[in-house]
Amino acid sequence: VDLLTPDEMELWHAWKAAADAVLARVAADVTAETGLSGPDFAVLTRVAELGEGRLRQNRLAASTGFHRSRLSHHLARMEERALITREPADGGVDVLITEAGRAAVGKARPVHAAAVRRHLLEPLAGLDQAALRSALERLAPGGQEGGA
Amino acid sequence: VDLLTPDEMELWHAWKAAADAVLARVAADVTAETGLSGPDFAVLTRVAELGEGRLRQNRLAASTGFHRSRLSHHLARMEERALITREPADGGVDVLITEAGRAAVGKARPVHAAAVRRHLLEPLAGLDQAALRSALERLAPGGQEGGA
DNA sequence: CAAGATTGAACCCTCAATCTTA
DNA sequence: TAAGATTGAGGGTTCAATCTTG
Repeated sequence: VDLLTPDEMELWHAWKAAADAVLARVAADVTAETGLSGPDFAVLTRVAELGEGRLRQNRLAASTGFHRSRLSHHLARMEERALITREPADGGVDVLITEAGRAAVGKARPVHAAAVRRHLLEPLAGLDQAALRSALERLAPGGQEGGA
Repeated sequence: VDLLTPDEMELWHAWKAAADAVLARVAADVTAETGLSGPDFAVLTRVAELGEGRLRQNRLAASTGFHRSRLSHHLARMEERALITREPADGGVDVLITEAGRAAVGKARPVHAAAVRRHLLEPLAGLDQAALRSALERLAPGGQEGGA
């Protein structure tokens, strides 16, 4: 046939439900405690860690996996909220984290860690970690992406 | 500590990359061949299968896991494109699939099946299926959700 | 010219407030 | 009244077209 068997269908549904739920719960915990969205957190951690507070927009795009236009829109909204500022630089633009941005990401980090543990790591604690890692690697080769 | 260890961090990133990639690739394949978005496909399959072409909006919301307002907005867009129509019924609203809707979902089903096989099932083929299923169940208990 | 960045329009989702009607 | 549905506003994402500048 060219349709999914009931078993295949169930696995697909289970995967989709799990993927949606984990991502949504982690993001919701962080947002509830800090007001930062997933993308906000991804951007701020990169600027704080990779760049010590100042990071070329270009490098930020590569590290987050965001496309240029998405990042541009998002940084505009974050600048509105005074989480970052932008500054023209040689052959590009530098993104600078503000005091408010530092405070927010500092508060968010432990909340994010706890959320990842509760919603992902603990439920998977019983599994063979090596097998799990290699399975995930097969689904998304590479691995320089997301971070919300 | 209250932060993630490097190992935990890597597992989180691997999970997030895999979840994002699989969902995006399946949706992209269906969209490219049929013009249907993930939510479009979820709605049309439910109306066609659960309701034989007519389904109470209420039941549709429960089956897809969409909140009322999301479903209402989405059905409005789908009605614009003549994929469905809506009709007031006793204590609710019935959603009817149109000929165009039937044609689209008929074309989409095999494309969707092939995409799920290529992007999810084949990469996971080597794993212990029972362990996988129970792990996913632990991440998202329940299981009456999504379907894009 | 070409890489980096921005913009505007269109679509999608969420929240809170509102409308409708059994 | 309460359940079902709609609406409007606002954040988020994508695409294509446009700036900008080394």
